Parts: sequence; C-alpha cells; structure tokens
Amino acid sequence: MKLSMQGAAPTRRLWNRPTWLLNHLAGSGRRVLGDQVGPAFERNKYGILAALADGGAASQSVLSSRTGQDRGDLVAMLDKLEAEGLVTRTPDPSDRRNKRVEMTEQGRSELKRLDKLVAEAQDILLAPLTQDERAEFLRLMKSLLIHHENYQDPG
Amino acid sequence: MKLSMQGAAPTRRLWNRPTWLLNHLAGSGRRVLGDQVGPAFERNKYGILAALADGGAASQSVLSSRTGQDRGDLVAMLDKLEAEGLVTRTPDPSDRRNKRVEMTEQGRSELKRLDKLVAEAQDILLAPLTQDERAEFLRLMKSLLIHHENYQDPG
DNA sequence: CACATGTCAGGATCACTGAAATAT
DNA sequence: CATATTTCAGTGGTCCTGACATGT
Repeated sequence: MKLSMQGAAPTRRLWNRPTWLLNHLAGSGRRVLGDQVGPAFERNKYGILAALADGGAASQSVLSSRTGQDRGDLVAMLDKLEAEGLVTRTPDPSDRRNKRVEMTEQGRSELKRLDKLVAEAQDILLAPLTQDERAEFLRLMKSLLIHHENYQDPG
Repeated sequence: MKLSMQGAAPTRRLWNRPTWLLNHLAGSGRRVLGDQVGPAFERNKYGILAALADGGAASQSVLSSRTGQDRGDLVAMLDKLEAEGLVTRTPDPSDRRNKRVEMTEQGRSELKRLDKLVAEAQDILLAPLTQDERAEFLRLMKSLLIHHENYQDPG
C-alpha cells in the first residue's frame, strides 16, 4: 500500500532556526533558477553579465566584489565567457596590474535573454507571497546582508 | 592612497534578486553558525540530534527527511556520531531493511550544549531585526518552503 | 619595500546521481 | 517480480586558503 507522496517533515527545532530555513530556501531558489535558466554555468554567466551591465566595465577584482563570487573562481568563468565572445579582457593601460573586463554586443543580447528567464524564476519563487510580502521579504534580507556582510545598498 | 575598507558593492540587478540575496544570506548564516558552534561536523551533529530529540528514534530515511540532509551523506555522519557514542544504530526487528537510530544519554547532553550555542548564533544573525520583524521573516520563509518543498509545518 | 591584482593549486563542504546489497 | 532502505562511488559546485608572478 502506497500513500501519496508526503512532504518532508522537519522537526520543531530545525523549523524555527533561521539558518536552517535559509539554507533550504536557498536550495529551493537554486532549483527554481536551475529549472528556468539552466545549469550553474548559465546562472554564473547571468551574474557576471548583470554586474557588467549595471556597473560598467570593471577589473576582475571589482567584478568579484560585485557578484560576490570568489576572485579565483572568476578566472575560469571569464575564460569561458571570453571564449564565447560575451566579454573581452584587456589589460588596463593606466594600471597594468588590472584587466578591464568589458561586455560585448553579444554579451548584451545574451543578458537580455537570461534576464527574462531569471525574472520568471524569481516570480515563481515568490509566487506564494503577496506584493507587499515580497517587498518586505527583500527588505529584511537586505538589511541583514548590509549588517553582516557590510554590503552597500545600490539603491 | 588607500581608502578605508569598503563593503562589497552588489549591483542593482543582483541586489533585487531574491535568489541572490538568499544565497549570500545563507552564507552569512553558515559563517555566524560556524563562529559560534564550530566546523561543519558540529553543525550537522546538532541537526541530527535535534531531529532525534524532537521526533524520536527513526530510520535513517525518516531522519533524512527530517533534517533535509541527503540520505547517502547521512551514512558517514551517523558513523561518526555512533563512534562518539551519541547515537546507536540497531536493525529494526519489524522491518529489517530499516535501522533504528536512537539517541543516547550522551547524545542528549551534547544536544543541550549545542542548543545553547545555536540559539546564540540565531540571535546574532537576526540582531538587526526587531522581534516583530524576526517573526515575520520566519513566517515568510516557512510559507515559501511549504509551497516549494511540500514541507509540513510541525507547529 | 609594501601592496594589489590576477592566476593557480588544493582542501573542505555540499548537493546530487547511479548503482549495488539486503530485505519486504 | 517490484519496491524500499542502507550503503558506496563519483561528479560538480561553492567557499576558502596559501602561494606565486607581475606590476604599482
């Protein structure tokens, strides 16, 4: 005898731990985003392109702080994006330690494509909440991040 | 010329993506929990002991669904916990496919110790929020998890 | 000299897949 | 036979550390 699929049943203690909720909710987000946008590479691609579009061309170090990705891990990512013709990497003439990462036209149109998919994913993720609740949820998360990670609100 | 340490500066797009906020906030939580409780092993230990204390002895499969941990990854964890004398694993006589995982007295006192540390960590994490905001934050996360993961609210 | 940047190598953790062994 | 549980092996991603070469 097989009952209908039961949802997982977290216990009282875990269910009231914000860290536990955050961990698993981040997993939900990753899964929704994966279904909508594609594998991890596509998601990282979006992050980098979005950071370039919003903040303009930048050094890899700055890009790392914009996306929150590790500086080291960025290297391989940019290698691929460069190979796909979505970004260019040129040494900064004014400070030749830096490499100036810039978006190409192809990168811009790829971002446009991904932006749609990501927006849909966010909508799916927040579906159960009202508009007011969504805004409040974002506000609370931002204030926590600003406090703990010294993030600065870009407005 | 060196400016004072700047916080990371996420870009507008990323800063308004709930999935991005969730990912990084989960990281903050993990870091706070790590500072307070200890390395990953201690945190997983807490999760398993808490699940046993709240829901009673259980098979590994049930335990996996209570903690949200992967069934496979549970094996090695339980090996260690068993070696430390915090839990026992005995074959279930009524269905010998199952192994009944039970907490020992040592496990109970270890949980008591960890529970304090975890509670402190949660307080640090939510420090910037008022009590009302904390409750609202938890409520919103739970409703999202119930919707996306079919979780059941233990009350 | 110190410092910053990009690069590389490696470890630890985590989420997930697939398959075997055992039992129902 | 089909199904369920435990177990194991392996992949890929993330996060973090330490090191090195290059340039300021």
